Amino acid sequence: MPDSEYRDIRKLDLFSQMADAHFTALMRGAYVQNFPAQIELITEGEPSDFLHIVLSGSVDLFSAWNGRDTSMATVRPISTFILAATIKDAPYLMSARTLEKSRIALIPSQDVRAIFDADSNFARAIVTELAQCYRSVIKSQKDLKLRTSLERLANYLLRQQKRAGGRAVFELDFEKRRLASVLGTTPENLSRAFKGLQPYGVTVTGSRITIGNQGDLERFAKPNPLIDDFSM
Amino acid sequence: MPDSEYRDIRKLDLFSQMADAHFTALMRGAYVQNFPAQIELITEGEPSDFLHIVLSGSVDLFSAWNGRDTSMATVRPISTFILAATIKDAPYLMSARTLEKSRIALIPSQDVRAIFDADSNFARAIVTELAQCYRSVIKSQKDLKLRTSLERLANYLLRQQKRAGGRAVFELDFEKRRLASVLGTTPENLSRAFKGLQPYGVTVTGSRITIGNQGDLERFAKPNPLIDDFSM
DNA sequence: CAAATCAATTGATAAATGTCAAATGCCGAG
DNA sequence: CTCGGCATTTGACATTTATCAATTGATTTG
Repeated sequence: MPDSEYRDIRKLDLFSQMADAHFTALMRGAYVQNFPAQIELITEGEPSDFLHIVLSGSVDLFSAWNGRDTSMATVRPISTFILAATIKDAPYLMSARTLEKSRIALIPSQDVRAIFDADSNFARAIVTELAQCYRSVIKSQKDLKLRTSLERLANYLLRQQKRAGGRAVFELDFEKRRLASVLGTTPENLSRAFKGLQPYGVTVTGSRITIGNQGDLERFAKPNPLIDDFSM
Repeated sequence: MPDSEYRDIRKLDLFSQMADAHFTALMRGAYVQNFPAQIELITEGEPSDFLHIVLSGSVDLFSAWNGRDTSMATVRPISTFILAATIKDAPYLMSARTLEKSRIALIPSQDVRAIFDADSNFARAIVTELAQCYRSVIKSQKDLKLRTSLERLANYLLRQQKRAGGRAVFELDFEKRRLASVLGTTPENLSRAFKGLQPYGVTVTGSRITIGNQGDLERFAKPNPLIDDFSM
């Protein structure tokens, strides 16, 4: 593994406080691999052999049942995924596929569990990470249960605008059909939802969004930190 | 605190492995209180001052936005709730109210965080608990995004049947209007959904459910451990 | 560049879900 | 026991969302 990546991983909240020896031990069994776009990295139901870390690119976590499927979340560098399955030594609940060319580090789950038992700083970091993950899903569950698809889109746009720097014009960061799935709707309805936001000053050109009237959109969307602020 | 409750709490996975001194320290600051039904114990957005443990009765976790509200989960004895907020020292994401007369233990959050730093067995137990909570929410999210309300009800009935002992006749464990909210629908539609399951052999009399043809219902519901098995 | 491919949009329609109002049924207080 | 209150059910209707088919638009590839 290149030294720069080694250091990048070390800097993650999850690993930054652990003992050197333990981090080195973890990395010894780890390996890094490049994947092309649209590769299925893991499949739900399989045993969780590796903790994954996205070093570059991006990964879609999705799930299927009875012929349907849905995007659950997107993982961006640099962060881990399927930590809970690794810790519990339980099957993956979600599948994962690369959205673009991606570089992924793989750490054997049994190593993670072993070091977790030996290093209490690491254990503490895992707690913080899991608590964060848990709260994120709760927020997204509230978004789904309390809002219509139009409201979900409006709030998504406000969140994405913020992530992209806060300007009135910004880019969607993934395809509309995946956005539709993330928002729990269909591509057709997403398209109509964009139209439905025109009265609030939202203009769409391809993946470029313009928020013509911030106040109008916010009054409609009613963003709430207990749903939309993923940093807390 | 009565000795029997002290021991019941000690037996929880969360506390069973920690050092005696630490457990005693935690319990010193804790207190136990009886609440009548329908009391709001915590309100979303407030700072998380206490980790709560339901000793008897039951508690509804719910959330509101823009005049709507929804039931997120039910907490039954003996287990904790709002662990993630306590650990992160972040505001509650959900409100909680007693569903019936309930006995609740309250442990100051700062004590939990302090002991968490000092006792690595406790830290490990928290990891396991949080991983479990996380996976439960993911399952419930999959249920919501991948299934229609009829399918959610069918699978709910199968889960509840199992929890109640597996017989063909069993009782719903809470009011239908709350069940509707948990399932992400309205009381009116829940009522129609029960009718919609008649062709699969489901009969409803008040809160008594009869599953006339297990195979028919299961073929329709298509239960899946990665969504419906909350033990793994 | 042109053809092929795939995403996105649009229109028409169907299905699911929500809302409102009224009726029914259940349960506890007096 | 009877009444009143509340949960539940039902019916009619509105809204939202999904589905299907066709078209448009953008991008890739030979």
